[in-house]
Parts: sequence; structure tokens; C-alpha cells
Amino acid sequence: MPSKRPYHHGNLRPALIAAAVERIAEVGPAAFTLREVARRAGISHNAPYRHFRDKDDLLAAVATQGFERLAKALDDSEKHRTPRKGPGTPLERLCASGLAYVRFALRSPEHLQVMFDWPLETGRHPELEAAGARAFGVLLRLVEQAQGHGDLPEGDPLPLACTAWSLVHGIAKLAISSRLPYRSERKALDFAREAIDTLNRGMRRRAGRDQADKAAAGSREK
Amino acid sequence: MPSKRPYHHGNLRPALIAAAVERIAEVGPAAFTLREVARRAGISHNAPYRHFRDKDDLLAAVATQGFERLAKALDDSEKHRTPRKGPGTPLERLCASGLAYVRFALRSPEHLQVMFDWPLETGRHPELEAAGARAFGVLLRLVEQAQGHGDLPEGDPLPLACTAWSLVHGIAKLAISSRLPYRSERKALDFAREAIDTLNRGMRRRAGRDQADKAAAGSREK
DNA sequence: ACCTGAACACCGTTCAAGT
DNA sequence: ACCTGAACACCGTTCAAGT
Repeated sequence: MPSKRPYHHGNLRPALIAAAVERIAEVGPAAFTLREVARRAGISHNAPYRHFRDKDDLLAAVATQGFERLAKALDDSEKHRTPRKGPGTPLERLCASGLAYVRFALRSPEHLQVMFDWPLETGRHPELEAAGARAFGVLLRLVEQAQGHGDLPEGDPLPLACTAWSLVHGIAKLAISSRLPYRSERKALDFAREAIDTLNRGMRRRAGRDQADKAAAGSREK
Repeated sequence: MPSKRPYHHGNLRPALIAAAVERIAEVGPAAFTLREVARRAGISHNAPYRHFRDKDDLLAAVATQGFERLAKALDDSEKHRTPRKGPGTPLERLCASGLAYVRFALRSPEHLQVMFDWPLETGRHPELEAAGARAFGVLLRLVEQAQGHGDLPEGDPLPLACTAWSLVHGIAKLAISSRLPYRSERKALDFAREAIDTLNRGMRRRAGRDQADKAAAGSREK
């Protein structure tokens, strides 16, 4: 039973972040209000300003938490690999991380929404940008390992990473908004696995083709 | 010079939609306010309620317009094909439509945002859902034609269409929020073309492989 | 340090009223 | 039909003040 005592929280900041996530899950980031979050946390409507510059700053904290959890989910993605036979090849780990991305999105849609769909002023939230870069770094490292292992063509890993990212991000966003005909998490993940496999068949290095492909696709600076 | 006359607009509705798009482009759909739109249109703050039930209803109209324009862009995508040698194969037309999707997104980011990132109550905006279904129908038809032409494997076109959609949607969303290292429209489209080509290599039908692939990827209903 | 209440300039939405 | 002004219950944010 919460009673009315002053100076309740020792750790108001994380409590506010948690309340914000809860609220966003209920009404979306658009209808989300700072005052309601304060009410939920049992504090006055302007106590949050002790911990966050403004509403966007709280949302940036939510997004930062999201990127940290995403990075961890990608790092831990080996655990979810199927079939479960040891660590697998780098390419298999890359696929597993793609599935982990979609799984994270399905289970934390409110985080993904704030992370990607809330217009935050650039430069105002450095921890957020750092967390985002860390998560992308995990993906990039997996791509480079697959290249080193000979599973993906040599060269700039960036286009490969961006292509893989785009596919899983698209799946995640469309699945979250119920735009794909795969409603359950299981069906959505089965579809994601198939889609990732399809992309992989196109990305895989095949002897004698890489040079020609790269020459054809490479764009010339004007 | 706009003067203060009563009963100005004969066609307030489209004017409000246009003003809304303009406003969303400036401040995003979150900071967008109905009252400001009314001000821009030179009418009182509650005149919009003659044409829209509420704020969401105006946003739904924006999203509907977006889906209509997207469907048209996909339909017209042959025009942008490179190299420009006749209508091309169905698979080439499918690729061109993917590029058209990304191009539309880059040029109308505010539409895409409202179309996909604004939580509109389902069932309340039937024209919106119809327009969305029409746009998806264009994609589905292109996939089916590519199947009929032997460029894509036979069977349910839905997973193929969803895979292609996911990729271009992911590219579009990430490009719009400046998350990809391809800032100009040209670079973003070059990347999109490469990514689409990569996916296509994975999707294309290859003799003797389809059966095995499908059996391996097909998920069993539990 | 952390919290409060009053205040300001805004919203979305409704309503009674005007032409 | 289309528009208006006043009103209501909300916001985000600020400020002077309390412990």
C-alpha cells in the first residue's frame, strides 16, 4: 500500500524510465505524457525535471536503454541458434543475430518505436548515440567475421551490414504494426528466418562471381 | 494577399490535408497540432471538425493520400528503370518497384511516417485500409508475374512479397532517419539497388534447388 | 538534494451561437 | 452549410517556495 511520505525515491530516475516504458506500451509515444508518468510514480508533476531536462530527455533515456538491451540481445544471440550445435560458423551467428533483432523488436516494440521513430535532436543526447553505435558495432563485427571466414565476399563490410540491418529492421517494423500476415511470434520468427536465409543466399560468396558483381554494382563518384 | 473574408473555402478538406503534410514535414507528426494547421489555413481553430472527426481522422486522410501516391509510384516504376530498354522482364519490374518505394519514402518521409508509425485505431478508417491494401496489391501482382515468367519460385507469393517489402521498407525507414551512411538521394538509391539485387540473387529460382529449399524452410504447424 | 503549488501559454474537443 | 468565441480539462515547462 503506497502511503504519502515525502522524499520517497532514492532512485527516481530508473523508476521514471520504467514508468515511461509502461506508459508508452499502453498509449504509444505520441499520447505519452510526462505528467501521467509522474502520477504513476507517485510524485508531483514536475519532480521529473530533477532528473531529465525535458520530455525528450526522458524519451532519449528510454531509447538508450533500448539500444543497450538490443546490443546485449545481439551479443547473446548464439543461445537461440537452431539447430543448437556449438557456436556455429560466423555466417550462422550473423543469421542468429538477425533473428535476435526481430525477437527483441517483437518483445519490446515500445523501445523500438522510441529508438527509431521519435525525432530527437541530434547532438543533444550523446549517450544515446553511443549506445546506438555500440549496437551497430556488434552487427558490423559479425559481418567482418563472416568475411574473414570466407562466407561473405571481401571488401567494405558496411554495405553488407546495412543490407542485413535493413531487412531485419523492415521485418521488425512491419511485424510490430501487424502488417505482415504472421501474427504470432513464432510465425513471425519463422518468416524472418526464411527471409534471412534468402538474403544470405544472395550475399554468400560464390567462387568467380564476386569480382564481376562488385564491378557491376559499384557506383562511380560523379 | 489573404484578406479576412468569411466563408472562404469551397474546398477546405484538401487544403487542410495539404497544410497538415506541410506541418508534419516541419515538426513531425508528434508536435503537429490541429490548431496550428487551422491557423495556417486561415480558419478558426475548430473549423476542421466540419471535415474531420478529430485529429486522428485528419492524419488518417494524410496516410490514405500517402498510400494512394505510393501505389501510383509503384505502378509507374517502369519509367525509372535503368537501363531503359523497353518494359523489361517481370523481375526487373519488381526491382524497379522496390527502388520506387525507396524513392517515394525519401521524397515523402512525412507521409511514410504517418502511414506506418502513427497508431490509428483499426477499423475506424476503412478508406485508409483499402488504400494500403491496393498498394500491397501492386507488389503482389508483380511477384506473381515474376513467378509466372519463371524468375521466382512457384508457390505462395505472399512470403516472397513480404520479404521484398521488408527489405525496401527497412532501407526506407533507416535512410529517412539518417541511419545509413548514404546521405544523398543518389547514394541511398544506389545502395538500395545493390541491396535489392542481392536479395534477388537469393530469391531467384534455380533448377533443382527449390524443392529442397522449400522443404527445409517450410515450418510445420504444431 | 528533492519535492511542492501556483502560474503561463498552449492543446484537443465541445457547445451555443452567428451568417 | 460553414464558421466563430467561450469554455473545459488537459499538457509541458518555469518559478518561488518549502523540508
